[in-house]
Amino acid sequence: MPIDFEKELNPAQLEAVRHDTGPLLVVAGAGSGKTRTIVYRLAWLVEHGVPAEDILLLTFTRKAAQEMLKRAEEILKQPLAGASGGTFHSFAYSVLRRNPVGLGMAGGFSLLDRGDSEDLVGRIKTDLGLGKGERSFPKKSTLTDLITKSRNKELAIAQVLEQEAFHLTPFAGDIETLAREYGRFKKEHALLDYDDLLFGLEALLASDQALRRVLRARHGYLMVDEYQDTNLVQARIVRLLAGEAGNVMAVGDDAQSIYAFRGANVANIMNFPKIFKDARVITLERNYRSTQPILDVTNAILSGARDKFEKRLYTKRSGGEKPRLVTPLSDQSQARLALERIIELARRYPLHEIAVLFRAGYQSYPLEVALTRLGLSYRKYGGARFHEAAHVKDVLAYLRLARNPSDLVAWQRVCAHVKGVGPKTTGRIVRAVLNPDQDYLAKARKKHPDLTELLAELDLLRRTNPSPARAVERINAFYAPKMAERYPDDHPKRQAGLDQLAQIAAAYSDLETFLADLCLDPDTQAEPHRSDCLVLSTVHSAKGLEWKAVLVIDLVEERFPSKKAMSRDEDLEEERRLLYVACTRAKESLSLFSPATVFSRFSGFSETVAPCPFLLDLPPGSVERWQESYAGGVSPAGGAADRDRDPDQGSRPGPVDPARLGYCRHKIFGQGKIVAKVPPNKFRVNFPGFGLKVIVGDYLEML
DNA sequence: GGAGAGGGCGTTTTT
DNA sequence: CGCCCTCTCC
Repeated sequence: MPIDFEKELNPAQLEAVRHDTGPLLVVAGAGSGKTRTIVYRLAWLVEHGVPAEDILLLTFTRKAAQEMLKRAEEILKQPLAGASGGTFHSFAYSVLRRNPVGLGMAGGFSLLDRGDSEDLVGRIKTDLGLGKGERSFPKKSTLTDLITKSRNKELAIAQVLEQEAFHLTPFAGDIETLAREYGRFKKEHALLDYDDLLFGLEALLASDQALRRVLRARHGYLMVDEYQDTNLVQARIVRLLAGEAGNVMAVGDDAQSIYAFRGANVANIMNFPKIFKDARVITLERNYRSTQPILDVTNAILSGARDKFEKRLYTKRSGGEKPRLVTPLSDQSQARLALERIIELARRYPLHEIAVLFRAGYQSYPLEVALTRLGLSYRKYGGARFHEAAHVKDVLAYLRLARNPSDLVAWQRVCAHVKGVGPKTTGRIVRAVLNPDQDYLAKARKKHPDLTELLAELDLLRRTNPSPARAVERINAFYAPKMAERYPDDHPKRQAGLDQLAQIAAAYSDLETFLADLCLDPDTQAEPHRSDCLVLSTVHSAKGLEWKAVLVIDLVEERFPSKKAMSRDEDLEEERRLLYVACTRAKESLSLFSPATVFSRFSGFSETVAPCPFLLDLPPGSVERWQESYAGGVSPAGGAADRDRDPDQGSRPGPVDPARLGYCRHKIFGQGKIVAKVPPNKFRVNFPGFGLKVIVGDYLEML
């Protein structure tokens, strides 16, 4: 039975899905059925005779690509064998791995994740003697940040400093030297960081005409999701892959651009029609996800934006509860109130339809403690990653050396566990290993007995070439005593992590893919998939997802927006879009938490904080305001305090149970929610867009 | 050149 | 608190 595209899609979606060939840009507002459009487009192509293997779908996470391909298979009721999907980085990796010669790394290469890059930058910084005795010289994480920013934005270090860290401009020369040395070092030791994958692919495509032809023929139908978050080199890669024919469909939403910090350039989506001549542009504005009260709030957040966006989402999902804005007394009580709200919501929704979102990974800790105490299971996305834990990285370093003997970053890690050997000696050992100098090695082995054991272990690994699972097991056994010594307090817990690593490895047949996946796929996580549990996530990791109920916590200055974004206008605007992304994840219920005080670990005290500035843009009636009183309960703002001061409740609007009073309609203000009864005959009503009004009951139609 | 002790200091987001 | 840099002693 053929798919009834007309029935399943609205006219704009249908137009995008039925698009023939040539460039197409779909500007898709939040919740406008973007994923659906891509999925049906995949199905349409296959149903109209396009071989699945001609399709390449580039998305922001690998999970997103897999999900879309899977859904297309479901509606097609046939496997989409051969279609490729993944991130720019994973695609780049797979091309480069098959063409290492063009890269100048014929012997293979290792990937550096963020932590590896930082380690290397730190190493070079020390070796060059930069910042010695200079207190204000940036540390390795800042340096790595600046270097990758300069590459992603394609600006000189000095320019990046001028724009984002003016106080560091005196060090521009030193940082440039460092960046150059970092680049040289990676080349010499066959190491690629995230940026190298993209630039390497671009260089390869640009220089190798034959390869370009092969790839264009292989991936005749190119689709790129989240186009607003591509950077300059990614846009050029798209152009190189799409070629003259420009058979590419780009999908994105300028209002959801939240990766400028990593070089994403909104101009890419704006310029798409210029780069690809005669591109068709289709805009999806009808929202299918959220109820109108939620959209009222998200539109309000966006309406305060410095650069106004022309889209305005609308929905036919009328009704629904008004979003709540809760003001807990502190971040500690925020955890408690959020938990109470979650429990309340859990009566209406399955747990996996509820998500708590936040700006940074650490912000969920108090809530995690509370959840654990209650025995409520949750899954956390974003923040510290499993494979970034030191002990996991240690084990992976041994494996990396089995593939790439010149991987000095890995050598540094493994040698750190050889007693008496530090950075300098490691360097000498590695040189002796690569340009065999058995005399030196013999001397070193005599001096450091652990070294013999290490080299033997690595040799064994190289010689026997075991399966990833077997290799992890072997290394675990080798590493376990070192770990116990280094982490006396919690090594059992770490051991459990390594056992999980072995589990993950079991799914792979070759070591190289296993290592690359850990680096390239944030979802290669250890946690067994639990089906019904609450979701905790950073807003960035929540991109593209949706839940029935969403809670956003820590909506206060210096947390959301983050402290670092408070000083620059551009950064602040990105935080606004970030809040927009957070709120547009909600389908039916949205709760915003803005604690009055937060605990500062630095001072050891709770400090008063200002609410997130974007909340000030909300029209008074668009949210239901709840405040925690000193007595501990929450009640509609104003209510509890008034009552406590004035025992004579009859003459003023007391706190009421909003559910009991319900909704009403007014001729001019439209539908509103009754917040309080004002005796003798008036009501206090929240009208979306108009705010709080006191109206005589005769003028209201009760709903 | 390495290991371990002591003081200063600052919390983003991700491939 | 935890990282990172510096200082001291082996």
